[in-house]
Order: sequence, then structure tokens, then C-alpha cells
Amino acid sequence: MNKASKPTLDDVAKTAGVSSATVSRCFNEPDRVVAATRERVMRVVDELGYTPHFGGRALASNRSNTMGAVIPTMENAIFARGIQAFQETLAEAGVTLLVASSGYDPEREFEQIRALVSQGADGLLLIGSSRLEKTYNFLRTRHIPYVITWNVCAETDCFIVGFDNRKAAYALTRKVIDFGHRQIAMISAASEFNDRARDRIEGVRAALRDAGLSAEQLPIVTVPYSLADGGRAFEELMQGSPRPTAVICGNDVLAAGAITKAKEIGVRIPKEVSITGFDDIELAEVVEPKLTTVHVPHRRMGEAAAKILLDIRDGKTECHSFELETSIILRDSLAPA
Amino acid sequence: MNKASKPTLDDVAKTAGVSSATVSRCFNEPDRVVAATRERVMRVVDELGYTPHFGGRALASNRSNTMGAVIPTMENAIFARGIQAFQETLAEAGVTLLVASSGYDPEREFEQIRALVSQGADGLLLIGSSRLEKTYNFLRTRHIPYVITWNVCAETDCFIVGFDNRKAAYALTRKVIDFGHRQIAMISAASEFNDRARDRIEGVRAALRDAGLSAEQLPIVTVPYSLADGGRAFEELMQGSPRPTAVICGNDVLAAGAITKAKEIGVRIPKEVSITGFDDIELAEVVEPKLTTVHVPHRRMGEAAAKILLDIRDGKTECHSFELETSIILRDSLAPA
DNA sequence: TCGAAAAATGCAAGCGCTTACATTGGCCGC
DNA sequence: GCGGCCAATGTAAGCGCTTGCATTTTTCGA
Repeated sequence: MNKASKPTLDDVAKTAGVSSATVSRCFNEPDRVVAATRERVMRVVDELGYTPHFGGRALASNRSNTMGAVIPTMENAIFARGIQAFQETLAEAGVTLLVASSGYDPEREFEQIRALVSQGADGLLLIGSSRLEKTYNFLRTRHIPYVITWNVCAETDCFIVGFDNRKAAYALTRKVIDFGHRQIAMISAASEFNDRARDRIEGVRAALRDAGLSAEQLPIVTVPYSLADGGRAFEELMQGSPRPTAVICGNDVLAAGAITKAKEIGVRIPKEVSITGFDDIELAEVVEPKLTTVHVPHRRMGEAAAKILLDIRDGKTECHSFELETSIILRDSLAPA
Repeated sequence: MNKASKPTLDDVAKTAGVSSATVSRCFNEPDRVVAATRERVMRVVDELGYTPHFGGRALASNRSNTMGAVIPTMENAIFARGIQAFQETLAEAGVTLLVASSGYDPEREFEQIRALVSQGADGLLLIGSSRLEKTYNFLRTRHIPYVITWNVCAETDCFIVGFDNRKAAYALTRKVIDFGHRQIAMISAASEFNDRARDRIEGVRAALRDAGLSAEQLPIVTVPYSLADGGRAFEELMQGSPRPTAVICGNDVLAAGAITKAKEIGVRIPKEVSITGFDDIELAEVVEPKLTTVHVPHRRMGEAAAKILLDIRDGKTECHSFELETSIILRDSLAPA
């Protein structure tokens, strides 16, 4: 072993006076090696600072102990919590997580998925269900297990751990209407490649319709995902006529941006205008007034996704998709019209 | 090629009627293959949905095109922005990022670093400089390039892209004192394995001392890192006597938690008590009153770290450590005593 | 105490890829 | 028309590890 390079299994084996197979078994099937030998080997492992070479292992065993996740962005707290839980659950099973972000670009998502797969990801966590056809083709022909999160969808041949964005948005809008609001507007993330945003919009529209309000002329401002975007959108809506008395936001970040902007331009929340969010991230409790929003069990979603992927890897087929419940959290930003 | 398994280089080679070496060269040194052949090969690659096997590649070439990052937690926006920038910069160079989180536990950090290295990480982004001796030993004996971020430190033999937490905290405290505050308290993250927290505390103490105030009896409440923690700590401080007129928080999350709690218990900010944060994440502009804080160029830090790591990988040794400047952002949460 | 079964360990063949070196074939100048 | 050179491609030897099977050692009942 060249001292500038990593020690290998063989180095350990030679130093410990055993065969490389025995060293390998110390790592993979410790029970099959007698304690005395195992301890001696492990001592040498420590001494040499040996770490198994991932490539060699993946090549020989055809397993990588790696899962991948492609999320739209890491900057947004909305995904952070779920991914953190995903990672923790995987880590418990000795599996490493590879994270990549697509920047909400489907083409980039495709590339990232390819990259993760060739990195050896045994399975993938994906956000939502709207992606390029070729992406699905790739996943299918390569038999990559994946679980779709953050939404439920019609496709039945894939694993899903999500919640019903449409239903949740419907319930929330219902609540807003029950508070007496009739002039309702919406701030949404771009929905072109974002089924969560699309479903939320649909939910709002459906609730409006069912309440006998015009769903077609629901004012919607579509923006990217930052706080500042939410503020700008809010300002635009305030210039509309008739001015909305309630603004339903596609997520908490946009809602927080809207509230912050409202203060700047002197619109009192919730006295003049009510605002609602979606996700119930920490931010929702920090803004003043506190945000009425839809609580999403992000952590449970991440954990469940991890478990499903691990089950698939271990050949347990009993694992199935399931839908998590959301709930409406009433706080101060929603008040009677 | 079994149709249930991934196509290999040989499958491509056979189908295209060339040798595996030629296919390999199409990927790695396209210029060395004549255009006609290359196109034919690439067509087959598409047809078969071939993706190079990372393990095989890493094994044969001894390169992985992968960098790793170990951060304390993904849940915290403080790291998210910097890591996002890090990832984007790496992606431009065709390098994949592996992220792991340590939960602020040095032992776990060691394990995660080992895991990333055995996954083939060519380099590592690490947060801060306080970690186990054995971790540094491992890094050193294995010749793993790493860059330390989020702080500057005394060690000169490693690459650093950070800012001076002590200096920044000093300047901020100075500012607080200039506003007339004499009863100052602090809420900090646990500093045992967290040099950023420690340096910030030291900076505060030094400023106090230089202003002729007693640094030794600075009330400090130490907590984990969540919003709720910040709130609890604030409540505790408010029961102290004499009651502080300014609370310096170790980061924006704690500060936001403190502000939120202040409202709950009826303490007016900044009229009765001023509060400051650190980091200048989005949250700082959302809380009411807006947070006076230290702006940290997270994105630039992430980008610079990526560039350094790429330079090291490419054998450019000219890259060196550097210190980024922070600045104080005055907002509404700090007012005269 | 002996032999058979069980437990522990060793042997060696790849896993998919890169790459140094060998081979082929086409083109040049003379 | 021929030798020599270069560009294009092929050959084959590993990279570090796992694992089925072979071999050695231990255990234990009779």
C-alpha cells in the first residue's frame, strides 16, 4: 500500500493475517466471523484508517446503499424538513442520501435523475408527479424504484406518499368562504411543471364554484417561490378592482411575503385583507399576524418515503402507497370579512 | 444483457460493433474517436438507455466526480442557502454533491465524513473548525481535500472560506452598546462543539469588556437551534434581574423565536427590549419588528468553497483561503435603550 | 478418543470501467 | 510502388470488493 493512497481490503487482510474474504465478512456478515478474528481485523481497520471503497463494493455486490432525492430547491424550508426526516430514516438503515436540486426545471430534473442513478442510487424520492415523459420512461426501463411525495396522483403503478393538495386547498378555501369572504384572490407558484401548485389552484376554484362564486374570474398572480415574489404579487392584487378581502397563497413563503408587503404598504391584516398559507412551516408562526395555513406532515412523509424505498430494496412488496392527512391550522391571518 | 438489468459498456460496444474501449473514449475523450464512430455509438447509447456505472468508473479511473458536504442540519435555513450555491457551482462543473447531516454531533460527523469518503467524495465542505481530533487525523492521513466554511480559524494548513464570527459579533455588540444598552444578555446555541457559537460569544464578551462592562456576568442561555428554543430562552432571560434591555441572539432563528415569544408574554420589542440576530436569512425581514442582524454572504461562501475544491481536484494549487466580509444590517428590532 | 457435522476461513472469479500498449490501415513523400 | 508515420481502434490487465464453493479447523456425541 502506497502511503499516499487509501488502504484497501487486501492491505487490511495482509496486516491482520487473514484473507480478504474474512475482512469483507467482518463488515457484511459479522456473525460469520469468530469474535477474536473480528476484533483483530477491526483493530487493523482502525489503525490503517481503512474505509471500504464504494465503487468496488457497488461493483461486486450490485448494491450501493444509496438513495437519491431530487427536489426543486434546497433553499426552501418547505422541502428541508421532509428531506431531513428522509435522510435520518435512511441513515438508521445505513443508507446514504444523495440530494440534487432541479431548480423547478423538468429538463434539469431528468439530468439529475440520470446522474443519481449512475451514481448508484438504489431508489429515488421525487417531488410531485409532473415530469417529462422521457423521465418516466427512463425510470421504467431502468427499473428504478421511486416514490412520489408531496402529492397523490392518479397513476397507480408507482409508490406514493403524499397528501391531496386539491382536497386540502378546497377545505381551506371553504373555510375562508365560511368566514364570509366573497372577493377572493390567489397567489400561486408557477403551475406549468408543478402539479402541487396546479392542484391547489383547482381546489380553490372548486370550492369557489361549490359556493356559487365565480371560479373563472378568480384573480391569480403566478410567481416564483421567494418571499419577495409573494410581496410583489400581493401588491399587484391590491391594485385590482374590486379589491380582494382574502388572498389565498400557494405556500407559506408566499403568504409571509404578502403579509410583510402588506405592512409596508399599509394594508392591515387581517382587518382589511385576510391571508392564508400552505405547508405550516416555522415561518407561519413567526409572521405577525400568525398565519392560518394547511398543516402538512412533512416529517412523517419523509420517513414513510424512506421506509417504502428500503422495503422495496429488501424485496418486501407489501409496501404500498398511502395518503397522509392534512389539517387546517387557524391562526390570526384569517378573520371575518 | 439481461433485459431486467442495466446495459453495460460492453452491451453498447457489441451493439455498435466497436470495442468497449472506443465506447469509453466516446465519453471521456470524444476527440480521440472519429465523428462517424462516435455518432453511431451515441445512437446506441440512447437506444439502450445506457448510463455509465458509477462504481466501475470510480474503480477504474480513481475519480468520482463527487463532492461531499456535512452540515449540522438541513432543517435550518442558515445552511440551506450556502449549500444550494455550493451545489449549483459544482453542478456547472459536472460534479455531483452528496449531502449528509450530523445533527451537531461530532461523533456522527465523523461517521458521515467516512461515509462520504467511501462513497468516493473527491473533496468535502465542512462547517466550522471544531471537530474530533480523529476526524482531522482521518482527513489528513487519507489526503482528503476539504474546505472549512462559516468561520475562519487559526489552522493554516487547510482551506477556508469563511468570515470572522468573533469580529462580527464584536461589531454588532459595539453597535448595541452605542445605542445605550448596558444590561445585555445573550441567547446562544450550544458552543461545546460549535466554534461559530463560541466565537460569537467571545466577540460579544470582548465588546462588553472594551466598553467597560462586565463580560463575566453576561447572562447567557444556551439552547438547541429551533424557533421554540429561542422563545424559551427569551422567557428565561426576562425573569432575570436586572432585566436585560437588549438580547443578542446567536442566530436569526433564535432571535425570531425570541421576538415571537416576546409578543406572547407582552414584552414590547424594541421599546422594552432590543433583540439582534445573526445571519440575515429571509426570516429576518419577516418578523415584526424586522431584525437587526449580521449579514453573511452565504451564497458567495458556497460558490467560493466549490471553486476551491474544484481547483484542488484539478491540481491548481494557487487557490487559497479567504475571508469574506460581513456587515451589520440595522432594522427595527434594535432601538435606543 | 475418534469421526462426522458444523463453523470458520480461504480461494478465485468476476462486477463495469479505464487506459497503457499493441495493432491496423490509410496516407505521405520519395 | 514502398517504407514509415500517424490516427483510429482494439486488447487485456487490473481497480477494490463480494460471494459461491472448497478447504481447514473446531465442536461434540458416542
